[in-house]
Amino acid sequence: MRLSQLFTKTSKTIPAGETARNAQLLIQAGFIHKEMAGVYSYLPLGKRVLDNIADIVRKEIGGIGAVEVQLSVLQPKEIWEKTGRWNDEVVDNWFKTQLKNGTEVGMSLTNEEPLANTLSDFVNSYKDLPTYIYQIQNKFRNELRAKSGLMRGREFLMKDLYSFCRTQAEHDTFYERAADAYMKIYAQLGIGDITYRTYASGGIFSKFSDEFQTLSHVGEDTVYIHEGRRLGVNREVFTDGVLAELNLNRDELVEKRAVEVGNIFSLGTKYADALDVYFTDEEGRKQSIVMGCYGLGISRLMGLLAEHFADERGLVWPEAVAPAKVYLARLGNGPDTVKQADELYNRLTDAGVLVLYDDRDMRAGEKFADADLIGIPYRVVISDKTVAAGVYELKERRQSEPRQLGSDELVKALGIPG
RNA sequence: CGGGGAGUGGCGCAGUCCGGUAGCGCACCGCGUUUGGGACGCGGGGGUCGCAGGUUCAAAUCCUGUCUCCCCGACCA
Repeated sequence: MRLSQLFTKTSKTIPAGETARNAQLLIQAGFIHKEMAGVYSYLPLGKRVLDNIADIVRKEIGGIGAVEVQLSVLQPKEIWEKTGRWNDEVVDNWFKTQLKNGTEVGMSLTNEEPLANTLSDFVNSYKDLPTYIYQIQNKFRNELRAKSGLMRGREFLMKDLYSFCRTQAEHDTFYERAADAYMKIYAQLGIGDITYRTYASGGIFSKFSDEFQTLSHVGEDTVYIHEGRRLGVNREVFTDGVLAELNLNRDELVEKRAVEVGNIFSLGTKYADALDVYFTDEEGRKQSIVMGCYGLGISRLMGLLAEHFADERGLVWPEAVAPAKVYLARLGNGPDTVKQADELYNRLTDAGVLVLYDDRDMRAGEKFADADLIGIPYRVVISDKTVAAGVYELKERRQSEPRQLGSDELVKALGIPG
């Protein structure tokens, strides 16, 4: 992507009306635009980060046998009435609206009911199960108070996975595989070492649910971490009884603030039963389906990563999610300089490397400041000086001093084949 | 929803207490000089001061209502 063709700009000033560091940085660097409290649009750079996170999620969730769908955002109230969740006193953060004829509809905040209902068209036999279905979809929750930038929005991007199993044992096996996949995802995002599987309240279906909590000073949750066992206990279930049950000693736990980056639940048979979705077993008997649901906030993760991977000059994206791998800054307009910069841009692009090519007619300081703010992992400078000296200049975002490299060394340093 | 703070060119702010018809920095446009860490000079364009009422000869400024944003708390399938 050539920056001369990118409509967004960075700003020298931190936006007023945002105190959350993630929102300040992402707005200042032009990744997102605030539409209203808790609602953000994703601009070209932000969209890339979001897609990169989503792709990592797709790979891991697909890897445990789930298939992707795209469910509707508008949902009929009848389905939700079957499980009692249309009632505002049961679920108080619905966005509801009406069709022209007065029919009420809700906007997707989760999808157990519509997906189970959809499945009833296809699942009849034990041979049809188990099945695992997920999607990456915007969710709408009418939060009383949105806050902390991308961390708690009213519209946000979430991966939601649902499992449909024949027995509790079959469910339990998949549940653990899902938990493992979650930890793989966090590891690839660079937060594996500060993310803990955490016991949390399970609702009415099971004693506990499992949250995935990433330690952060901006976290909304208080958790108690056992480093040796790599697990946490959410304050909401932090009682002597629970500790005894989990064989945990208060003295070994450390209180921390954390961000909930995932939450997985065992749902039992309640939803499928309520929606009249059953299967016939080997003996010809009607059986209930055991469900599980598995949420993971994509946009919240983007906010968390922005918050966590940043310094005083701006964002410092992990390579796995960065909007580009290389920031190519061209300094000067000498014909040889332009030619060499264009050539490197094309070569990297052809090799499948995403490059932000700063081909704008601006001063070096501005380009360097933008490169730092946007937080691309590698910065390559091509200037009249480097061309004359026959070298390329490479600097990693995390480092302060650049290196002078020859063409082959540069390609090697960037990990490009050939 | 309770408490606190804030809405003034695209962005960040001053002006409000003490009413007199809006200013600064950045950004933007033109010319010139610059050119490796956010350059400089000169000249420009752009704002019914969130909105609606009210008081007054006169309102960004005073009064009332209302909307929005931020923070703390509560809440959070």
